[in-house]
Amino acid sequence: MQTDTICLGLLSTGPKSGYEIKQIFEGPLSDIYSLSYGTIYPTLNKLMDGKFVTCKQHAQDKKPDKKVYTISKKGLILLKENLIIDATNYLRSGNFGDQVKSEFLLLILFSKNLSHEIIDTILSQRVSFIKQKLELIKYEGPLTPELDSIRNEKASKFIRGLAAELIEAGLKYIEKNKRKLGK
Amino acid sequence: MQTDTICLGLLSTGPKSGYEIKQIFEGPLSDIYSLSYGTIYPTLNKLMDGKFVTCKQHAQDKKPDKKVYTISKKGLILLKENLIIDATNYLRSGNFGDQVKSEFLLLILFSKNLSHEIIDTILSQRVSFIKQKLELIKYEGPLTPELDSIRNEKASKFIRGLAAELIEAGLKYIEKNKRKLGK
DNA sequence: CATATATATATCAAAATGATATATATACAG
DNA sequence: CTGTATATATATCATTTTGATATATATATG
Repeated sequence: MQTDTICLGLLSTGPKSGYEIKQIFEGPLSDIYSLSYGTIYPTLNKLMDGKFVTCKQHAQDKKPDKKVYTISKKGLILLKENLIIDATNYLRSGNFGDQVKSEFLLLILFSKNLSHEIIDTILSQRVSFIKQKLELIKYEGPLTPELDSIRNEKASKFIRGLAAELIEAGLKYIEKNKRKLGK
Repeated sequence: MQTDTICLGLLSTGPKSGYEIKQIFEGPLSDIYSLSYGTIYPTLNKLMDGKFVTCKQHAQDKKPDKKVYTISKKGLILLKENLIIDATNYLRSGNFGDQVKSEFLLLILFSKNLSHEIIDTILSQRVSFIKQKLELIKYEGPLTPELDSIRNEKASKFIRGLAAELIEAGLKYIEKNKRKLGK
């Protein structure tokens, strides 16, 4: 999916700054996608050039202006067009595999070349990290308005529920099978 | 983790060609990592320059020579050094999150902008894709020797088991909750 | 007999990352 | 009270990676 479409998709749930978009990828979306500043800012500028978004600069005393982007009518049309194209290609491709890059699993895969102490440490830190992550996902308390607009979407709830199930399944598996990795 | 380390790690389970390394990312490792030809071939050449691998060219009548790379003693030393550095950085970073890019979940996230027919198709195709994937993972029959050397590693079995659990959990969740995505 | 897929390496424009720069406010430990 | 770390906020850019394409042939399939 093009970066344009992704940014428009996120803006379709409410106006956001580039920084806030990045925050969404670090927070609620961290399990399913990510984009770096180097991609987000140029994309927002490109969307401005094409008038797919409008921008309000909020002057902030002695801090850089906060540029809040709002999706335009033209942008909403482009978003829907792009999503239909993407969905059609996706369905045609027959490839529903996600692109995953797991540093953790690579280290485990090559663990023959690592000491048992290091492997044990990696596994136990992984377990505590996952537990933290689960708590974060299940957190229902107050958030910033921008993050909240994403969190309360029906689709967003579906995805968060899925992520929680997957993380829980992974946790159980590691706790049950970690002994198998030792000598 | 550097591409060098990943290629060396894979070669540490037995000699392989660039094409075979790619096959591993398309097959047994498709759930946890991927590298493109544009990365694999230059990396193997770089490893050759540094004498971290040796190469035997198998002349094949009217096909391009098959270049089979074998990890050298120097390469094995580098691999272990790099893995310890990676593991240490990984443990220090405290970030055990995997980098995931899911076209499927993005489409679901933005599904408000798609028709119910398309969403239904995406969901049902996803389910059949996942079922296929599960069968493939659980397949224990004969393979090419190169893929087999990866499959029979203790760590590899651990990872395959984990992948199977995750895929199964995802399948159950979608089948149970797909109605929630409708209007 | 045409077409698609598999084997096999290589290259490259376009895209993305990861790091760094800039500037300031706030919190927190020593 | 002062240094250090973290958070807010945008921007840029060298390096890396992708995804596509080129090349060449064998085999399977309709």
